[in-house]
Amino acid sequence: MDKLENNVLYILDKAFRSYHQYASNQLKKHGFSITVDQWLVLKTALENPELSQKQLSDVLYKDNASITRIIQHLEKSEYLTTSQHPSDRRRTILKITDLGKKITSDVHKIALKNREIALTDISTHDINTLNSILQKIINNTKP
Amino acid sequence: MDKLENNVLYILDKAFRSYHQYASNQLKKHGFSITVDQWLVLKTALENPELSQKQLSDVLYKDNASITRIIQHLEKSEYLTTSQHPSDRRRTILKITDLGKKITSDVHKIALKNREIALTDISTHDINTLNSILQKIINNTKP
DNA sequence: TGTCAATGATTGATATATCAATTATTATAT
DNA sequence: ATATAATAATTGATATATCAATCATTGACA
Repeated sequence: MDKLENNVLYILDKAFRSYHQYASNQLKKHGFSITVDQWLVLKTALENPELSQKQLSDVLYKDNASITRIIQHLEKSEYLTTSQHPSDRRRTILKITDLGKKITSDVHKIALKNREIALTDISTHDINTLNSILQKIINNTKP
Repeated sequence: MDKLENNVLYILDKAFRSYHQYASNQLKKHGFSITVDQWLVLKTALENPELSQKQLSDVLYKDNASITRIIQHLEKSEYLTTSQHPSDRRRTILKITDLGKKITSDVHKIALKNREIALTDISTHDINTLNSILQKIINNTKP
């Protein structure tokens, strides 16, 4: 029976966990009280102000319920405010506060450094290859 | 400010989530009541019977606390039994039951199919490349 | 040999993931 | 115009992730 360690998807699992743990530790080490996932949602909402929570969950491959709770945390931390969509009252409009914009930008600097560390000794060509292979895996497995 | 979607580590995050969700759905669709993470721990323990829970957490990039609770679930499901290590009573010895071996093997068949789907249209050469790049990321970010 | 540090495992608190069920609202079809 | 279906978001239950604190045991060493 195939060993686990020969399965590239198991290596993908470990690479994700290793990077995620590293990024999380760096945030803590620099004194930020926001999680990696909260930051991802915040930054995505900032870059795409028109997205509904449902659409956020789709692009981030997160559950609706997770998005709801992450947004509740972000609101409690005063990184965003929520209001009702004028033409579709089922939807929520997210407005990132100045504080939210500031932490998004501050954390972005850490994220850049994290990426640099994580990609040490990996060529631009290999990064492009990695990118396109990962994209294929996403397409092959998405609902 | 760099867009998120241009960051390969964000693509890695999404690829992991997409595959994990796919694998999880396949397990459920086939009627298994074990989670992907429980199966990973069970299979790793079966392939490496000498590992302590601490070592399991290291090789799987999981938290000690997560391993403890996953093992509690596996024991409750009667997929393994625990006993004290004879020469170091701090350690726990995990013994996979016949039922545990059976489900490990049964789920392995699904895992093979999942891998085939996930890696559709990705060449062996690219898989090797992916493997070595991911390994570099792991080495670059591990504690 | 007795003290103290290091290690393996567990537990509590909080955040996230997943699924199912629910609520509120909007869209569709006669 | 009304009944029904579809959609956006929330909530509850359970599993996992993370950190800190704790307990029991072993190791190191003066």
